[in-house]
Amino acid sequence: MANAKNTSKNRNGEEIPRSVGEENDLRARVSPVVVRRLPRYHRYLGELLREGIYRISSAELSKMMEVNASQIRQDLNCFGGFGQQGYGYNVKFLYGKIGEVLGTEDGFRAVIVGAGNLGRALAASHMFERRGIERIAMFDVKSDLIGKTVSDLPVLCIDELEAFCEREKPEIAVLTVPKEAAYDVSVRLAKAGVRGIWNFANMELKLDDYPDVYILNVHLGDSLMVLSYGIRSRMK
Amino acid sequence: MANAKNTSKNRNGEEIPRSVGEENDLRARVSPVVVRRLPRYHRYLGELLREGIYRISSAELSKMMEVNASQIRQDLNCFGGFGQQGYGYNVKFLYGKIGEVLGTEDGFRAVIVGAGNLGRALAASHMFERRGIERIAMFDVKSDLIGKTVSDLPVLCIDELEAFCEREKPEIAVLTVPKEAAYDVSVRLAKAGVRGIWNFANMELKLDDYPDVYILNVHLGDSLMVLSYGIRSRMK
DNA sequence: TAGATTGTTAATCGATTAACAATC
DNA sequence: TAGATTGTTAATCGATTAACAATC
Repeated sequence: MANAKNTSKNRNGEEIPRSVGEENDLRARVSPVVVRRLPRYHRYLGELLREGIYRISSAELSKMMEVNASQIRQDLNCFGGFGQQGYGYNVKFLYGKIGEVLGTEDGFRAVIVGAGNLGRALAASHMFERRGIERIAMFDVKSDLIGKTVSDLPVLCIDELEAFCEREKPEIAVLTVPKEAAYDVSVRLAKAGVRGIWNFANMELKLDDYPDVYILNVHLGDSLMVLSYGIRSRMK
Repeated sequence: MANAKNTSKNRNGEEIPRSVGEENDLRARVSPVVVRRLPRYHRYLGELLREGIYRISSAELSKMMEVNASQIRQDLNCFGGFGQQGYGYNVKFLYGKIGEVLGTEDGFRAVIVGAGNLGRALAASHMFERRGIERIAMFDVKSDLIGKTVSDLPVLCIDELEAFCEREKPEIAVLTVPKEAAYDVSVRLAKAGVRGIWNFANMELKLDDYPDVYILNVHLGDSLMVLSYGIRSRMK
């Protein structure tokens, strides 16, 4: 079904062989704007699946998502031909493929560092498991939390962070500690071998010494400001 | 200081008069990508201010923020000439101006609907007051929460939503209710005159009947997927 | 004044959309 | 086969960056 040619065309239309593993190769730089759109496709496809819809065209999806059909076809094609001419896309297959691209099949495991309200809110959500990520523990400094179980997760003392990571090798750390602690904790996590940090502390985290650690800073405050601007711009 | 000419140039370089109020006019469509960058400028300027730095050039800011200096000048110039040739930008003035553009001076007031972990986490943060937004109440359905005070906010019964909004006229609603309730609650909020909804429910909220209500959907799950992709793409 | 740095135009780059041949 | 719809190229549009004249 997936139209996997082992050639591609260069500027002049001449067929050139694909370099080994280029198909599905993440190094073949997909533009970040496309990456940020993929989760949305994934969500909509999951929704369709739940509704028992197994086939969809870019035109139909375009209508649903209010996105240009050309863009959908371009985006999906970054990773290989997932559709079929004259038919459209197989929802189940496409859902699976996008999930693969996004890493839902990689069995990543996550720790949540900081068991405050936000950490607990994230721990309680089904966000992780729904995306193939396993939450394995929380960490905090507060002795009254340590030893408790929160949303099925043990809350461990932050002192155990290194030993735990050594043993369990989580790929993902969710950082919901106070701003002041964020940098130190992130360095400890990077040293302990974590591959990605999802940072909710209200600061721009950046680890120059650990270029292999992918950091995603979430700035909820920035989002609130965009909302505020949006209201203002509609008001007058 | 602010270079406020009352003309601008058209394509052919002829001077044309600015339409009344065009300067600082939000209708003069600023591109969304610029809007999304403004809060970051605001944060960095606030930081500089706290460090006692009162003057900065686009080149210095560029270095700090890892953003092209040309882009900074272009972005800031969307709203009027905030700098001064040969000098740079006055940090305090610029901070204030960007804040104004983003609505920090508008005295917006917010209610938080849903007093679960996420609602409480947001309520507890200083995010709102720091941006000139006043939190005034929380709402929930759970009778054991109603009547309590959470982070200085009264938790009211959702049944009182309409009466409360009628009386207090909050501009902003933060939606942290379960997915299933999100749509109904949002319609109630829109009917009750709220101007913007910050939606954390894991669904794409859209109110076709209330085009004046600005909706900002936050998809934390999408962000997690981008992290996962980022890890994957660095791993091999 | 001379030096610095903005505001702004022009050039480049990248992303979106349109169009259509390939093909199921 | 005829019809439908993708994959893909080309055209358009918008965003970023470079360059420099205006000006403080």
